[in-house]
Amino acid sequence: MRYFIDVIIPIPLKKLFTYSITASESQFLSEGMRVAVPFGKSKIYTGIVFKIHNDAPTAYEAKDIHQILDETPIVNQKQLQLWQWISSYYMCTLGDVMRAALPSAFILESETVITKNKKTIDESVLKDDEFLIYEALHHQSSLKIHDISNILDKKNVLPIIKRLIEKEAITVEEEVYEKYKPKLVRYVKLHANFSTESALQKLLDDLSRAPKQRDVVMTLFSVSAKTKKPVKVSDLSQESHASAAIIKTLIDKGVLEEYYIQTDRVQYSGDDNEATKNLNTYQKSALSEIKKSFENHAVTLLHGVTSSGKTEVYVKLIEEALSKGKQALYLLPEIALTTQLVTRLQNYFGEQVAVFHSKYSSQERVEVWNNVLRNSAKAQIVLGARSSVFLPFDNLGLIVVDEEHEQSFKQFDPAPRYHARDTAVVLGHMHGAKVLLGSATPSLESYFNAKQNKYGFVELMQRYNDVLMPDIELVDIKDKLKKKRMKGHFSDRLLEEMTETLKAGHQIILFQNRRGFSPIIECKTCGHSPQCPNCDVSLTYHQYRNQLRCHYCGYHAAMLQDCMACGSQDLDNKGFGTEQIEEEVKQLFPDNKVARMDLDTTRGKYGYEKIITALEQQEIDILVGTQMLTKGLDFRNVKLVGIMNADNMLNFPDFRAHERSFQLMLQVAGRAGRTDERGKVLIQTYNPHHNILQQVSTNNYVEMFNEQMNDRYNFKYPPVFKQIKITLKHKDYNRVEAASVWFAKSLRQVFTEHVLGPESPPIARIRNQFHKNILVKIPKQQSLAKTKEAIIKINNSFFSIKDFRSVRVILDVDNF
DNA sequence: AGCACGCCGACT
DNA sequence: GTCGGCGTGCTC
Repeated sequence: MRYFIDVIIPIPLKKLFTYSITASESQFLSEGMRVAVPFGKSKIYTGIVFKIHNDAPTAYEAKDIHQILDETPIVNQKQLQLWQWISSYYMCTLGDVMRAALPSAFILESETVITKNKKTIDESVLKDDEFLIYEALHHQSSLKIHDISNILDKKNVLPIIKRLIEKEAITVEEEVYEKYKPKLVRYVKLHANFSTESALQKLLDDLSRAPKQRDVVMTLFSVSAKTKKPVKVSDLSQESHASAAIIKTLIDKGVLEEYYIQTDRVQYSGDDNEATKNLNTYQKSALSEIKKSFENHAVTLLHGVTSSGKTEVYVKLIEEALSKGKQALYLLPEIALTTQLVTRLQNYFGEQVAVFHSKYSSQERVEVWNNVLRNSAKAQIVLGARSSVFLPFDNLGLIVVDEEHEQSFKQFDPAPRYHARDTAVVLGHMHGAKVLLGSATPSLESYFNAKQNKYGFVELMQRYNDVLMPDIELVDIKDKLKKKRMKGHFSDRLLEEMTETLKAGHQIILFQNRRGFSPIIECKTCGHSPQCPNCDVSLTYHQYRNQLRCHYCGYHAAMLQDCMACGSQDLDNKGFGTEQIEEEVKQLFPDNKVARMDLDTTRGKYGYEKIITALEQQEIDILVGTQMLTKGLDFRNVKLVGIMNADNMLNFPDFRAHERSFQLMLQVAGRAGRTDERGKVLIQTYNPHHNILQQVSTNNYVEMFNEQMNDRYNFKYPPVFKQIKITLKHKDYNRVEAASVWFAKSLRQVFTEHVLGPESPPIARIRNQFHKNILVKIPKQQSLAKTKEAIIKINNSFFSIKDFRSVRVILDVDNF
């Protein structure tokens, strides 16, 4: 009997690859272990064993594996199941999922190492650059491909290496390196020779003429007596003020003995755990409602206003899951994953909290992975961003998805283009775990699911300590402009409130959403911006054709000379960003400290933290920022929030622009007045009668929901319809054009009117690649699986056309 | 995705 | 005449 394994390779290829293994290897291997396998002519890749079987492939001879990399699986069965779900739902390969799921330190790749041949050769047969390399190998025993391209200052060095091999000057080998290196910490203890009282006495006598060394030994005693733990070299050195040299001397003398202990890079070093807080009446009833809801809904949506203390409710649920011996996953958007929150959870749960972050190094991630895999006490609760759904949980009892509406849960760029919230729901199902989605401004999808009774639903509408919701006032800047009451981008109302707030010693946040790529035409007189007749989105101005276009349906019209609404010729397409606001504030309030928080100012590792701390310490009076401000910050002293211009988000060309604006504005508003005093929010707009703004000012989620859902029905957008976006990319415009027309035509034969496009996105060319988008809308009753099958079939025929082969096709399921 | 093989333009 | 461009095809 022969044995084979099917292996997932981390490259975007549909197929699994079959390798031959020996009988004893088959005994040792199990699914989820890593193997190093030869792939292609020379490469060695890391693969995950997907299946072990005895069916010899017929069309080819399976290669042998290179090496087994694990003793036990690093990926469990539930994960493999989840990977399969992701790959089929999001239409990507298992290799794509593997790449995203595993910390990169787990994925080893071979590197070609070049060494000189032992026998000397006739150097005169070598050409210049060949000689250069041969020469370099005299000084260095081995070279990597990378080194060689550095030496020669060329990128394509493979032909030269090939010639050198032919001339028998060098040999090449593929080497695989383990990327993960356990962190070893150096400890010292007294050598066993001095364990007896007399030997020790003698030692101390001997050392009397070396006071520094004697001191070190004495310190070692006192430290180890105090902590009753092994003593780190670094601690000893610090405590005794002795240099590394002195300790080394003692080690060399055989007085001390050094040893190493493997340590985690990420460690919690807090004090004893705090008891979790008692909930107030509202939180208590929300908690019991959630528990009741979990009885018949595995997924429940918690709609809790900002500052209602949702986190405390989560904490209770987590506590309960842990007490049942289960793991808990707390998912939240990257930017909301603040030190504040981590500390808060660690105060309750201490070491049991593990954090999983994209900012973590690959090594740190491996450690969290291993802790979860071993179900270690250190990782009973994982607090993490979207990629933490990939951790090797075996025993999940609860998943919390906080800020459930956040767009950043969806991965857009490399495949798998998954949504962590939706993936979490599937993951929860696999574990029989309960899933709680929480938000102050739920996404329409989740709220819709709750209304359809697909999810359970619980509300928490009272703010903590009964603080009132902030008072939201709309300021009509069109009117202010007319009456000449604007100073730059500031209305007199905003300036008034700012002056007053500063006088009272409170802080101010100014919000300016700088998002948006193509400028939108906005009439300076009436604030009107042209809308697409087919979709509820604003038209975007495209300078290169002097056209107004709709990103979604392809509608376009010539650029207007004057405003459609009021006839004014004063059309403006200039946006304004945070820097400009910052400048203006500095001029208007020269005596106050102004800071800016956006992508540019939070670049460094602690850039974000620095600004937050400064604000907390009240070193900043006025903070200007982008949507970064909205996330989970809890500033006691911020009393005024100013939204500089609500219109640019409302006019964002996206079917969700209104929903997002609502969410964003309420989230920012939530930053105001989180303690006893009522906060104030001023929203500047050209269009104060806009329904969304009215709904924001009255905090009326339900009305917003109903109205937006109406649009979604009418225009066939999610959550009423599902959608798949197909993007085609190529450097040759005419080729994508032709390819996309062909693709859309084929799609239309199956899906008729539910195909939109092809359409050039607002940014038609990115990195020299022209893009074309096609949107397939899928009615609820249409089978998603069949739809995907049809798309895959069309995609396959597409690639059999040789003109289209070089066109990249990206499938994005639920591209929102 | 990489990487090799193979066939046409701009340099020694 | 070669170097190197990228089209095409394959990877167990």
